[in-house]
Amino acid sequence: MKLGYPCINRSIGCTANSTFRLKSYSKERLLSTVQNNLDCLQKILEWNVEHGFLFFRIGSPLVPFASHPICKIDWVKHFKEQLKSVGDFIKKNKMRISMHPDQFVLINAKDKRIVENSKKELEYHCKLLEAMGLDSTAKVMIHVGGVYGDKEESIGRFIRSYRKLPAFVKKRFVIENDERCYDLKDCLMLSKKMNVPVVFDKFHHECKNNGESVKHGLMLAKKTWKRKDGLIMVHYSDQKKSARKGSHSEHIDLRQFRNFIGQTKGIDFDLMLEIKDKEKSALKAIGILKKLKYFKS
DNA sequence: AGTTGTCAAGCTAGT
DNA sequence: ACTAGCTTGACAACT
Repeated sequence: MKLGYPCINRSIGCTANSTFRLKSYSKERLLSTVQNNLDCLQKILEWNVEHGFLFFRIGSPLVPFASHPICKIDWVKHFKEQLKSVGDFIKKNKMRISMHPDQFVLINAKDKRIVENSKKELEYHCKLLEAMGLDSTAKVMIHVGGVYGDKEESIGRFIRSYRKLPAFVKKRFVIENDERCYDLKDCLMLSKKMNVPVVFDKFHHECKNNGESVKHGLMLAKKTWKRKDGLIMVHYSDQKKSARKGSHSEHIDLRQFRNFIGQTKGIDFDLMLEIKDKEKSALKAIGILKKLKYFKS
């Protein structure tokens, strides 16, 4: 198991998600922002290695406006050396990387422009991982998308749209069960038709399922990951107390975390802790896993 | 220096 | 009808 947290580390004093307003776009602004983001990403990765976190999600704004028509710069070429150097650090330390484009990426949208923008955004994410020299175990995950009042039709659009994606996107493309529209069962069905792996989100599964236990759900999803895809990625969070259903908890609940680890004993997976306080909870979780001999102390 | 409204992009369910 | 929630955080214009 590799353990990680998404996008942000608040103990370092820099962010790899720095961006700016579209209005203030300039070539110089873009280059200096990306430079800053890459420098900080390297620092976060170093901190992660020191603290035993070998799984990390890189935030989408690493290259702001990368998929927007305003961006004419060949950033892959411009940051070639540095991207490769970050990638080499990741490989040297046997780290696992994922990315998760945001809610605007909907390849099953009815509006063709939304699909086209989504495709561009997916291409940006994959180009970035490619430029770092990472293999097909570095994944880019999205939810299936909207229902638009007709789930069958929307699923059909999803499959047709996926088939048109370029190969370098397909090789990293992964779907994740969400808490409202497309649950594990839907994702497994799509996985069978499209031959894509399924991220198992434990919290979303608790919100919406078809009676499968967490352990059984995880094992079903695990089968969708082939050798080239690497170990299954699992997302972990809990329900925030006295908040509406689906909102992620602020801090990790150690009793529930121990319970989850107990339930899934004997199954190997890479675990992403989607807790709002990020590395703070991740440190608590790794403490528990060290005691249980999942990791060396 | 600290506070507050706003930001490229969309959808769903809860209130 | 409205808006929180989703990886919401971080920028930028205002006190």
